[in-house]
Amino acid sequence: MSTVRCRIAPSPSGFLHLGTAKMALFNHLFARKMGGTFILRLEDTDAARTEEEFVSAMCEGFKWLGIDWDEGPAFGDEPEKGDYGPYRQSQRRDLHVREGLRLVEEGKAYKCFLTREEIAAEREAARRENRSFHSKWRDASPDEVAAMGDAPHVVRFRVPEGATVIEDLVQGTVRTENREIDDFVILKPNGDPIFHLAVVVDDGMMKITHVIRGDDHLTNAFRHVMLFNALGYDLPRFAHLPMVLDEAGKKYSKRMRGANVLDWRDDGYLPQALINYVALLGWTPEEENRELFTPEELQAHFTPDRWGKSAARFDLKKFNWLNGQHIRMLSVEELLDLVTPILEKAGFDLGGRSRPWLLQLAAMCREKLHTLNDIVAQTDFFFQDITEYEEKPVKKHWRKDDAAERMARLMAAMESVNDWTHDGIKAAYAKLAEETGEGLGKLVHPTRLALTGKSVGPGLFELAELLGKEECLKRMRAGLEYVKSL
RNA sequence: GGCCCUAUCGUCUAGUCUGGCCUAGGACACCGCCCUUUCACGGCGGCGACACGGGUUCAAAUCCCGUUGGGGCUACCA
Repeated sequence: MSTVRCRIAPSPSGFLHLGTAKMALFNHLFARKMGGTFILRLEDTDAARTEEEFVSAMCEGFKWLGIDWDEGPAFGDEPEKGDYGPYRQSQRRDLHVREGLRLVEEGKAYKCFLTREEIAAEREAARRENRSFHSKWRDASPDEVAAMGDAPHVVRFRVPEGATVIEDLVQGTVRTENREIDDFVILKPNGDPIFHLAVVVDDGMMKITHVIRGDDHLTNAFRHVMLFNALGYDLPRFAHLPMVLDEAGKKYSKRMRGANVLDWRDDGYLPQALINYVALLGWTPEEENRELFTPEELQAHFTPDRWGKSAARFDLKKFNWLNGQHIRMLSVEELLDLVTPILEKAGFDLGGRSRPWLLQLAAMCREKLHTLNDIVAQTDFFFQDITEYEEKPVKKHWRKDDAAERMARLMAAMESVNDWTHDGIKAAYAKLAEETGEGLGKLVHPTRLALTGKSVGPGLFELAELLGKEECLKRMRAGLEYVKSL
């Protein structure tokens, strides 16, 4: 058996779409699992929509996700590689045209001189009579064709008699009567190839063995199979995967946030989490009840069967959870490196902070993050003064008759701490709790409010240690003043 | 309109091919309890689905037919 060759063939019209990323991932995983070759081909035939800027944006998307390819064009800052080039469809036009014309010579396609008006009329008639479109040029004699000379025309594929059957790896056996399919155009009046011809010529000449793509191409596959046969290429296996839907169950619109995979990077998600989540949207692991996979594990466990056939919605809640799981698998060092630019972007001055201090900061947040960006709300009080206190905890902890008194006691306890560490501070608080007979919570909450302005955040004692004794006392003093003013 | 694909908890899904082990399993979300200085994490429990209607069968989520919902294709787009 020949070794597996599969491909992703995106149209570089702006950025790497989430749906394209899913198809790329499944192709990539499949190729890796089967020890095959994964090919990247740019379908940039629509020259008007293709700009180099778009190409490199798309390349960035692939790289962020960690999807690498064995053969492909010069792409972003990647050089061209592979022996089946060129890998840009626009550079293969001569090949497409040559093969299209070959079909005409072999009688498998024909020149059609129908005018726009004639086409419209025939189309309407066909629809009315519930039959497929028919061009009178299909049966024209060589003399009739010759008589037309160079008059404007398209080249249509002569759809053969019979039926076409696809043994789809995902959808199973799919069949259609060929009479359902019109003689479709393969070469435009200006000589340009049409998509269907171009993909088949490219897939055929690149010796693609497995065409794994979105199920929006399922019915196109009938045309493709006929073209493969007419051109005499080896027929690849097909796998038409369901597409990714948004949370409303609609097609994931280009304009929606998240359509661009790099949106997720900007929103604080990890590429390995996105890969993991998207893989789960259409694939179930053999190992039941397992969902968490690193990219390496995914490759090891990926099974070419067990592909779902119905469309799946992108559920942000679940993705948030999964992203949190992946964040927890990061080392503190890795997390800090990822989070540093985010903190800087938030305007926090990290200049004076030591590496150990920052590592502690990252460590205390790791278990609490769903996205990397959550770090900002978790740690902002370290980098800026408290300008206001959350209303709810103020009401709960400070609008009490004994609040001021308690705050004063807490300050005194703090002041007495010599060993300003998590343990040292905690010990002082525990001691105070014991003396006054109050629960530790009664002491912790008002303190947290003074130090952070909020009711939620990292553990109080570790946070206090990082903040420093002096700063803590300063904030306690300010808190006490505030309590008195109530 | 025609053709093709699809349909299990709110969401992602296991189970469907090879009918009985399914009074339908897991995950996210939600609710409750526990752990706990808060949140989060973790543990325990709860809520919650075989789209509908006909068959076939001793027996159907599983097989067949129909209906309905969703998606796609039907271009001188890709």
